[in-house]
Amino acid sequence: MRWFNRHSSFCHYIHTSTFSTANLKPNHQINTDRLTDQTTTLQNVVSWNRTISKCLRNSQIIKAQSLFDKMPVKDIVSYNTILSGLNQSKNPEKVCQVFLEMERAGLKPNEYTLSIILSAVLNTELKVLVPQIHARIICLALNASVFVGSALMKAYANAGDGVGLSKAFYEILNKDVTSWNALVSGYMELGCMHEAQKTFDTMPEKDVVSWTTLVNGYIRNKRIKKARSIFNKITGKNVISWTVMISGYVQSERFVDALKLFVLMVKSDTMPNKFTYSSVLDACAGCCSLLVGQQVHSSIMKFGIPEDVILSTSLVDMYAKCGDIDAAFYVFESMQRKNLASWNSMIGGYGRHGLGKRALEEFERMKKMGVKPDEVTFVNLLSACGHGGLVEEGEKHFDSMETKHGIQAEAEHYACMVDLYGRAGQLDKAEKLIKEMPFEGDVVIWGALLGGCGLHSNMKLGELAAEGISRLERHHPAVYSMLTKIHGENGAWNIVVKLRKMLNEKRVRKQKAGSWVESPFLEM
DNA sequence: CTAGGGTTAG
Repeated sequence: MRWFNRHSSFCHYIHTSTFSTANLKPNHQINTDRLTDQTTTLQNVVSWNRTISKCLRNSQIIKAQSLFDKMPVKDIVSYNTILSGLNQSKNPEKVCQVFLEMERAGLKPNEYTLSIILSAVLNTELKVLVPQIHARIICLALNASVFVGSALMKAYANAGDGVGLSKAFYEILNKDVTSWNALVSGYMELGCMHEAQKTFDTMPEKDVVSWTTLVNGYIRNKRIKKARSIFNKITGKNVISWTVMISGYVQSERFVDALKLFVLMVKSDTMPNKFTYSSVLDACAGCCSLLVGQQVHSSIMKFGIPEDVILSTSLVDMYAKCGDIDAAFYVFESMQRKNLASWNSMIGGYGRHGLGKRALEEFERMKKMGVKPDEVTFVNLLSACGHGGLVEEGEKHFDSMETKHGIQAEAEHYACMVDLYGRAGQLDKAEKLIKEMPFEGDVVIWGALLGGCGLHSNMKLGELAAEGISRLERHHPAVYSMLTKIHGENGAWNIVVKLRKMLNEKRVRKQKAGSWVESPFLEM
């Protein structure tokens, strides 16, 4: 019976489509038309897509988006292209929104789509969705893909899920060196150095990225010496390997080591890039080496490194921290594009130089340009007021933080205000502020109070501040030297002798201080 | 025409 039916319908099919001379001509005609129609639409979509991705390459995201909205027909590549653009301009909410629009339009996501989605949820609250995205990936049978797999691994590592990380790895069908590197990197991000090292040792093949990943992992886990010893073993070091190690030294505040390594890098004929230069300038700023900073600046100009916001901000910061505020301002003014960090750096620089009024002027100019201040801006601004003796201005801006700008005052801001009152000799106001704080005082806040007491030889509050610090951190060097100073000035010599004795017994060392005069000199 | 691993600033 079944055979018969099938046969009969087959006959019917043959009869109507193939053997009916009457229907052949018009059918054929219509099919060709539809085919031509589809071909032109397809070509159209591809050319639209090409135009949109060209816009994105020139970072014209607005233009790309309006083109995307105008498209008569969108395919999966159109969506992937715009999703990738939105992802690059750090707009994860919009990525998810467009992704849902795509789903509603009935288009099925592919490997590209999911790689982008996974990259978008990194470092956002949306990363809790990673296991759900993983489930979706499995339903679409994309979990065996090397691309989706490594994107998934990175997402799991970012979400702090080690089990998810290894699961995603083992689901990849043909693991390549990139997949293995993602595993090493993921374990390192989770702080599992042993697992990472074991993975590295058992990898079927290693490239320079594998080595750099390992070095970077040890740096992230504060094992700088271990990182250096592995770095030394890399045979084909490239710019990134060098930069990772240099920036590692900067992160652990070993600025001179960073500069020495930079010299070795230049000697090894590896061309630094903007990442390298940023790190090196940070090292110069860290050890107040204006001379090396100037040399690095010249080198950036000489090699024609393209204009970059982060690089220029590093320059501004380097000059400001090395004492050349005019050069800092010159670089700052020459910047084509400035962002919040650039403004913060300039305002901080003026503050450090005691130019409170200039800091306030820049703050006003920044707001006029439409740049919204953040918590860092206020730390710099309040400390500028403190260093410039602008008590009333400081108070005004401290109060405006929450009311005008919706920024909650944190410990650092309170520390700035305590410092401001302390310097101005208004220690009663400083004490009052500490008592009114919505949280417990930290070392910085008590330290600021202690500094003010030292400046104005206030024994009673100074003891209170010293107690505050000692509760949190025993034998802090600043406490001893400051108390010694205060009591000395008040003529309480018996206490001074006692403190000096304690200082020696506990082997408390005075803190190191930097100077613009004795900055390190490096032969290039 | 679109996607995966290692690098920068306040």
